[in-house]
Amino acid sequence: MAGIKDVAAEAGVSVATVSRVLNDHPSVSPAARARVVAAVAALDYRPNAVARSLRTDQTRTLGLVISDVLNPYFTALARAVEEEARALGYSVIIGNADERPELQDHHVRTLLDRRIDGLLMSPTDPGSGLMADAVRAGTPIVFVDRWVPGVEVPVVRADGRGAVADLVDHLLRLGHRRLAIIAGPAATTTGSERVDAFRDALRERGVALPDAYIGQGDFQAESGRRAAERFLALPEPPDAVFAADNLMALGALDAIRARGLSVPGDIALAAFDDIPWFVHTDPPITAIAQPTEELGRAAVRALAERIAGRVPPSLTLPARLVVRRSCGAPPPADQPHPQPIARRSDP
Amino acid sequence: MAGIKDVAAEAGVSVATVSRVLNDHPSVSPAARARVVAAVAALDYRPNAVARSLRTDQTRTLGLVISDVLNPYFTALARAVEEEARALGYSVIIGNADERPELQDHHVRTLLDRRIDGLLMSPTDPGSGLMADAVRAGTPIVFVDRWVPGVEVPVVRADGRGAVADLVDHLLRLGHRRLAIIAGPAATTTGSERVDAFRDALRERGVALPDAYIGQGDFQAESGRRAAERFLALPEPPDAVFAADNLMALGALDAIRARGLSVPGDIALAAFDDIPWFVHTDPPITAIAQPTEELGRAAVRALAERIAGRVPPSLTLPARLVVRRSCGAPPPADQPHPQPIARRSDP
DNA sequence: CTGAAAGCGCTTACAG
DNA sequence: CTGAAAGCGCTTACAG
Repeated sequence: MAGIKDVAAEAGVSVATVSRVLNDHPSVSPAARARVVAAVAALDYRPNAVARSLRTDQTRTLGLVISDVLNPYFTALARAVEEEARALGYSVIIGNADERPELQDHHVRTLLDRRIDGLLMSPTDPGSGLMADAVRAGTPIVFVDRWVPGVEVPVVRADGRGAVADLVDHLLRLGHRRLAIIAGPAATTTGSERVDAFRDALRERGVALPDAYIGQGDFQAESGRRAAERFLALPEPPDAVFAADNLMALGALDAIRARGLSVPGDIALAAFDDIPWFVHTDPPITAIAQPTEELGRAAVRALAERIAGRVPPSLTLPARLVVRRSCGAPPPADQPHPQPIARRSDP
Repeated sequence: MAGIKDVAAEAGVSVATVSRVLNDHPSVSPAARARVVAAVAALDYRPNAVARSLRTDQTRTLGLVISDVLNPYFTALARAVEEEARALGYSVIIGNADERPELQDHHVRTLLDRRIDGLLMSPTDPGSGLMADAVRAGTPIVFVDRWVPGVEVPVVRADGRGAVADLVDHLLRLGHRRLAIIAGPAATTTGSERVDAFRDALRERGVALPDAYIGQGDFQAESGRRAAERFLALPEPPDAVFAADNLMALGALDAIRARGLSVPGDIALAAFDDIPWFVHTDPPITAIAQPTEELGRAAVRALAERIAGRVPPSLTLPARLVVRRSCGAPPPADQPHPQPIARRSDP
């Protein structure tokens, strides 16, 4: 593979001059520039990004550590992140933590070793202190979606409190009274916040949330299934279940169906996170939709700010309730196709 | 951030010795090793992977270019790839081509510039010759799922011919006679192969496949919707539609529903690629399942072979038909939950 | 077993 | 405008 020396030789200039035209440095004569450009084309030369990074101390690379690539929410987030990053001239390396703290640590460490310019994290876990160390060492970091209390880093996330309250109203209006929730891991902010929001909304409306109606999940389908099975085995099972993410909703639906029960006839079901498939499940599932794409883009912009040495503020965008039929309501009359299906943001 | 020199100073040895213990070189005295280990811990030293890569000319990084991250099939593939790669000591950088040739080129160029050790591709497009150039230049490459004819590279993929024939039999047995297909882009191998397999299976069974029954899609939901709308507007619409991927099936389902028609009552629907949600759509969708995880792992192993200078053979694994209710058949009696839902492969 | 030194492929003051 | 040279943080023959 041709190196900068080959190009210099071919163009009859020094490597310094080649480097200057490569980096659009102004002080290069038109003649020299032309010869270099021709040599680059002739040799099909491509600068070695590794060498360049070592010299300039920047990799033009961002790290993104997400909790689960198989979750459509994170996949949509990752896509938006990559798009905005590309627009700003960055590549992004995704690390999939699979909701496993050790794997998360592995990825953070690897990313740091590779000297990424900045790190975007949706932490699975408060972690081993690795993140705190990185912050202290000056690595630009911003949290997206989930965050770690106590780690002083900007966070870009959705606020689901309003939407959760809307959901509770919706459920009560439809006559449900025994409302249960399948929570995410308490170690994650989204795990605890969603339960808190649900519990608070219930209390404000004079409804209790017994412990037996709080299922402990881990944001994976299998845990949703188990939690739902436990609910259904109760002497007095809930008449509505709210799953704190889409995968646990999938598992719950599976468990309910396996028991021969129907949604929403026997039990209502709703989920946090909206995904295209919810339009076509049986029945279509009422969900709380996050502004995922905006979150991803805003997080990248905030990280770019941090890299530039500025201190971007945290940002919270509202989530919203999308009513479908899984809680018993007829779909709103003005929505012939309840929700637009997966559409690209570009043509 | 501490460098190797700081460690050397702290341990009272040369950087060469530090490097040796870092790389587990045998000829280091136990005493020196101990001092270095202590210094590394004291300074919280982590070797700079960029510098190491420049020196050793290997990045221990694999590139993976997929066609669409929002497609659960590719997301599952990417996860398997990352897992196997990690087991072999590699990181993987994913590039999402979004089914756009220019984006695909952008990613392979970026990956090449970063001097990845090898490239795994599921090409969106035969491409601009970039891949052929890379092969000629000696970059280890292997194709997964899709490939480019004429580019001499090992390919790891699934063979759907048998499963497609099984599907056609299934459809005919249920009384469907006007079978249509929503194809992927003809520029992709999976786009053309699936139509060919379908057409051949029909011909062998004496059934014609009129041009009007071949919808042209692009593997995106929206194109599936449009193709289905066109089918339904035909004087004699098909009574069964086979979508060549899961996203187009989603779009088709949307279009059929919007028209007030029912599946399978009015029209049967099947898809290539099985995903967890198909169990819970209304109705559950009959699909052709690929051994996705095996494909991802096998592809990484093949790439590692190539990197090691060997020439791994291409590999083709069979896909299989998973019957559910979208074509009109009752679910097999021995399958209470038709398919296991999304389960992790690890505990 | 150990260290001094060269070198990976670039960029960038510095001098001219 | 241009080039010689230093240096980014490592690894690895080479000599001892």
